[in-house]
Amino acid sequence: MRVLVVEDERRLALALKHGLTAEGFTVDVAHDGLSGLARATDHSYDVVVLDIMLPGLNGYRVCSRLRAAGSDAGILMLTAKDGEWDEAEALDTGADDFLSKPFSFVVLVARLNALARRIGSRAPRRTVLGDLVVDSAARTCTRAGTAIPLTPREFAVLDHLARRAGEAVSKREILEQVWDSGPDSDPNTVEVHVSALRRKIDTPFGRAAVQTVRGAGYRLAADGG
Amino acid sequence: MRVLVVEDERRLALALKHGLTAEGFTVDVAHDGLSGLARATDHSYDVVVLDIMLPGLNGYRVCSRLRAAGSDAGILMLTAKDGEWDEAEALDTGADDFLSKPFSFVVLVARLNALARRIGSRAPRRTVLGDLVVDSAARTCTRAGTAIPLTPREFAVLDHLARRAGEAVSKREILEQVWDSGPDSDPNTVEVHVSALRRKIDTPFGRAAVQTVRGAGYRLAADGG
DNA sequence: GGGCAGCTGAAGGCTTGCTGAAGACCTGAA
DNA sequence: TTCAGGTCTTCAGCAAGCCTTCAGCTGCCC
Repeated sequence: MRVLVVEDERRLALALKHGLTAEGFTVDVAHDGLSGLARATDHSYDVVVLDIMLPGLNGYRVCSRLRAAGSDAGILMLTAKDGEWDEAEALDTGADDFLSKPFSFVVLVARLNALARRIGSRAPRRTVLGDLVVDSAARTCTRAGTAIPLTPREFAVLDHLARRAGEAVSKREILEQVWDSGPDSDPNTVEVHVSALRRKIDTPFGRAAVQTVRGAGYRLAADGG
Repeated sequence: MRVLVVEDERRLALALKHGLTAEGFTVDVAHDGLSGLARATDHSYDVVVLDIMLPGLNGYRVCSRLRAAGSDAGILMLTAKDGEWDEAEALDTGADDFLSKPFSFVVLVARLNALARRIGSRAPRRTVLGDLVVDSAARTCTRAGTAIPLTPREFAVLDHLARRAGEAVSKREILEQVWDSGPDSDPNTVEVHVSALRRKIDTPFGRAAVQTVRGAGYRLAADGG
């Protein structure tokens, strides 16, 4: 498992490198935001451990730029203060987890392993369901070889359903994942987009890949409908 | 998602109950270690939020006894001090995550959701009972390969019985788990739905998977009937 | 036979989901 | 800046079908 540690405090960075290496991780180190970002985009890491207080480019920015660049590495932020602001903001910029300094090494390793497990189980970039193909990386969708143009929201909904093909996914979860919104948002928004999606990927082909699971949400048929 | 909060500080416990309920969780509360342990073993929760400083039986003990009892619920510990010892010990006794007091509500919700995701992915997804298959994730039910459409309530009842296949489950418990209701609700509601369930998964196949245990509730035959 | 526990058909009320339309919003070009 | 094109959200009406309640019934046990 490949880990990048971005931490300006040399002593701590070195200690982490040694400790994590001893735990079986493959560890690289960067000492400021810019070089950290460069390394993270050039190489592919499973997890990036990211200090927030960094010279040059702070942790939040590195994090959001990484996400903007399409990185799907797990990001664990190290927050110096333990105020609420830090943590909420870290999650907002796309971090997967965070840890307040000072932290114990045992805990860091536990979190890294948990994170790696989560990341590892992330769905592949291309999902094939019968003659329906959803390519998350290319952001394209084809049915029986025919390319189907989708709006950003439509694709995001389809993509999310495709990652969990065969499973029922609640509107609430779709709202959270696609809209990044709280539980008070209107589920009708999802319904409208699902409706539009069906009109494009199902109706013209006489199929029914997007199934309604009454009371539970929607399910994308594993065989494409 | 069902959450049990074990916290002796009444004011905090109440605030958590209200807040988490508003976030869409189903929340129960216990105020000391013993009753918390009892509730957690009697009912099945997705996540247990566990204070360490508890009267009667402290959080570590509740945690390790829960694990000893075979509980697979996610356990999030609330540590009062933010020393390393607490956290390492929490992880040792089988906790999945912890949070130092004082914590922000936003962060708690984020952690709970993260935990739920992790737990959800390790929970058994399908229950196979002879030729009867109940798939919780897909929310589908098949008998001898034939898909059987069920209404939300019917599925929820079946799912609950399936999770405890072979055991007698009381109507009261079904009411609590499926209907999320108090003990004053009408058990006849359960009877009506069980009746409908039998008509779909048993009668057409000449089977009797859903058995009546007079005076005690219902039992789903471990071999599918 | 009496009493109790459980079963089930029917029906009204109500929730849930779908969809067309309208206006807000965003983005890029002139 | 304004405009045009497209996208997103909100709203309201509608249809489907689910849930609960009730009442009468069966069958078990004493």
